[in-house]
Amino acid sequence: MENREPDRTLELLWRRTLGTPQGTRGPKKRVSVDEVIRAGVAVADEEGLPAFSMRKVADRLGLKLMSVYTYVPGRSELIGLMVDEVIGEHAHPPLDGDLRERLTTVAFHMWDEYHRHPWLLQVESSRPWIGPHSSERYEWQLAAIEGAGLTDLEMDQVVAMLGAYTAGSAQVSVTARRTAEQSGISDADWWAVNAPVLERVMPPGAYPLSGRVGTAAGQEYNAVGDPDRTFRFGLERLLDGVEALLAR
Amino acid sequence: MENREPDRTLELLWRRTLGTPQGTRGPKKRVSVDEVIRAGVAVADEEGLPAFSMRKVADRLGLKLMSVYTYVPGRSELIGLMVDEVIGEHAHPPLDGDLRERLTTVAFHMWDEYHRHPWLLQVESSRPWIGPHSSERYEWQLAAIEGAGLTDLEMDQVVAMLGAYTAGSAQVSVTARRTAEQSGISDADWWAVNAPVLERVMPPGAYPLSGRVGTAAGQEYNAVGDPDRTFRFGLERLLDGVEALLAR
DNA sequence: CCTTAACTCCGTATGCCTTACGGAAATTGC
DNA sequence: GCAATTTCCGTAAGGCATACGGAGTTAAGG
Repeated sequence: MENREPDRTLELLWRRTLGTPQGTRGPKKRVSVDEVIRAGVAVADEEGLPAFSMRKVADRLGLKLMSVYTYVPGRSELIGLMVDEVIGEHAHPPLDGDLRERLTTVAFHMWDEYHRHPWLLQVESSRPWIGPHSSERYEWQLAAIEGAGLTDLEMDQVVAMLGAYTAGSAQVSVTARRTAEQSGISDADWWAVNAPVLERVMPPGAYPLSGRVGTAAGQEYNAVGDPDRTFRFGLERLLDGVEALLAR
Repeated sequence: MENREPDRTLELLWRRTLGTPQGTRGPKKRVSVDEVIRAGVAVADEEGLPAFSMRKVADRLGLKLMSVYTYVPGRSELIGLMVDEVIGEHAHPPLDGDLRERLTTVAFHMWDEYHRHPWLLQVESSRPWIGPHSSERYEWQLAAIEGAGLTDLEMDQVVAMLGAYTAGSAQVSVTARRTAEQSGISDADWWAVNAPVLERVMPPGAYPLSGRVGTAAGQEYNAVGDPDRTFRFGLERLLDGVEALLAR
């Protein structure tokens, strides 16, 4: 939450471009910063951010708890490093085709990323760290929309809109997936338990539209929802809106 | 995280419509479930969800820690009750005007709600509780779009899109506000500290578009960003997209 | 070669957190 | 007046981040 030792953390973030001038005294390091970060990513991938702890990172590295603090200033800084790490994990795909295709590429790249690393959605950095990969991400997003005839301000706003929509949609999708996996209770089971109580509790006819639409959606999806399909639908509408802006 | 005692929690959620048949033996309750929930909301409003603890709720009520557990099953269930509470806090505004105005009303209602209770964005309910106010919310959202000529499925998808975009945008806005308030470090201060390091660290000319667009946006906003304005911009695009769907 | 500075590793302690368990005391139904 | 029920809460177990300081390791500098 706090931003402790900003200089040191920035140096860690940019350790690749910055030639890290190391004092070489003292015992050899048993691991590297990269290994610490990768171990952190592994823990977060497997257990999510709430269960992510410095002890688990240490265990995975064969270190004792407090040794981890010689590599990174603390938990929240390590998470910041993990974020930039996974943003750089997959190269940004080339931006081909027209504007619509390019923005679709951008949106799905982030969509997939959120599904590979759902804990990204749980990170609440008070002040997000500026790392090499997050910088490159923004540049790439702008490149997708450069030359379409928008002002610089509009370009920034379109990128923000796409990011907000994708994150909000991924939140729903990822939560649904996590629930299905970890609780071991399927949608059907859950409804079987809750429906009797809800029928007893809901005033009959109180929610007519919800009943009609919920039934239609449920039949079409064969489930309570279909986050992927819903994301695609909204993305098409959103891109229609961007094209309307260009046609003005 | 877990959904303990689903029946009991559902009964608590629907306590208003359900006449709670109470056994009256034993010592008098010193507070009510509503007071517990309101105390929880107050704590979360002031300190955010990570700092939200059962002990602070107890202190605020003049109870000792463990007594709170006689009112609600546990922390996560209390948070579920708090969510439905704040959704019902302000009546849903009437839906006047054309489709565009009605959807704008819906979006801004949720936008304001997220700013009143930023912790809503930090809630990660594995399986969201179905309460009276969240049920009414969905019904109201559907009413905003009913009669526009969309299929039931499309209605559900438009509501989902609006919710995802609003939540994603509010996440940015609320994070920016929290950072400014709690860290005591302004945008300007933060840049003053970080700019030297970043200049040393970023390959010059590596991010040409980011530089150009970031400068333009910074001058226009007089800040790093203007979440409110960005939200409005994206909302207009999104609504253009919905109207394009209707005109098909 | 030897001193010493710098560095890693980590034990310990502090102070948070949730929640299981069980006891004491209060209140009412019978 | 007795028993069933319920509230309040003390205690303890098991988790967490991290401040602090000590022990031992390595290389630089004299």
